[in-house]
Amino acid sequence: MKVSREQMAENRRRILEVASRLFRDKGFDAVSVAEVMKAAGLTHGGFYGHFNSKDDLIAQTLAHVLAADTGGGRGLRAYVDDYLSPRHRDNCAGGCPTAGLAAAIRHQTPAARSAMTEGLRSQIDRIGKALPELDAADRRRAAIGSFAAMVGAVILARAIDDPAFSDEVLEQTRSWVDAGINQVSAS
Amino acid sequence: MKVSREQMAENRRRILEVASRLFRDKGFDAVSVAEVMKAAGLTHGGFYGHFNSKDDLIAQTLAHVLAADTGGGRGLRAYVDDYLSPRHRDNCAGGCPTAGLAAAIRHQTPAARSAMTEGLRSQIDRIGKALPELDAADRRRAAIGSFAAMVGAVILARAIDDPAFSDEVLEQTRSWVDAGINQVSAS
DNA sequence: CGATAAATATGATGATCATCATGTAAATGT
DNA sequence: ACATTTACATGATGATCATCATATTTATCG
Repeated sequence: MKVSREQMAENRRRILEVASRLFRDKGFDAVSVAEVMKAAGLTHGGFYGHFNSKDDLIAQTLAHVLAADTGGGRGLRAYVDDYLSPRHRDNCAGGCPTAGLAAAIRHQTPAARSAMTEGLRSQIDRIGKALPELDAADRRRAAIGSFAAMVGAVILARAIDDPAFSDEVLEQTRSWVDAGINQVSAS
Repeated sequence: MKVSREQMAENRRRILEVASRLFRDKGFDAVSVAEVMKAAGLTHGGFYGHFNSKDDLIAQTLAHVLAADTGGGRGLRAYVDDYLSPRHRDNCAGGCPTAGLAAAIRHQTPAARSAMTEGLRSQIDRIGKALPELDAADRRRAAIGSFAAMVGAVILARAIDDPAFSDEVLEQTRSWVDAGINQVSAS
């Protein structure tokens, strides 16, 4: 059954939205095309009307989710605190796509890798812009170093099965990132 | 054809060795049981004589590879430099299993998660011991923060398809980690 | 309002893979 | 030496899944 032009556009949007959550939650391999379509309220048949392949879906999903602005604008401190919170650790599906998917990008197509690279570029730029008190070189270093630590900490915290240890990784990293940003800005 | 007791033990060792390289290189899902056995010079049939399941292989491989001592003993500075080198970034198969596999652990069995948790505990302890000039609290913070940054940076560098940007992530993180360790120790 | 095109549904198809069944030959213990 | 055990090989089996073929229904255009 054909649907209206706008209905189709909304279906496509919903597929990307649902896919981004499923991929972040379960990983690219563990999510089937049929599962994505079902979660979007459709059946698997219409999939290839929207995308050329599952790889195409992955690449477009990444471009879609990485285009969504992150940070919210409450300042760098709040962003870091949220990022390194147990809440974010426990919220893979709705959390940072870099923390959830960056490690899997290595096995994906060039289009997916390219989307991720551009997403990382803008994310690091955004963090840098939130450090206006530093000179350009320190700002770049702090942005990259902090983001690497944040992504690494969330990945480690999600891997650890001992809640106390997992919390500790988040909290110590938060403290470490704070100290690093303040110390550089004080020098 | 039956083989000697020691031959069998060596076969098992070789399976674990080969599996650890394949898993680090291609991820758990992308490596089949038959592929592991073939790489070990055997056929798929004997697999279930050694392991109960692929999940069992994954858990035992993790325990095996994480038990191997890391660092080499040339000091923390050299360890960090090697870890954040393009050489390590480009050597997934032989590189740090945490950088290669930690993000995938979330989707594995409890046994695998437990092995990874213990591996992370000892790795962080080892880094802490390499910072004897700090007091206990700073040592813990520096060990966790630095390791998170190192793991995150390698994961990001491996995801990025632009060599210059990828190199930059490694280099800036190296500088950031260095500064963090020195600054804390100077305070 | 009718003809056409198109979006989605239903239903294959072929590949990959984990796991199991069975055969075979060599090691081990007596 | 022989009997027996057993490690590994060869060869199914059943499930999952990406992708394709075809049918159906409805929007869209003239």
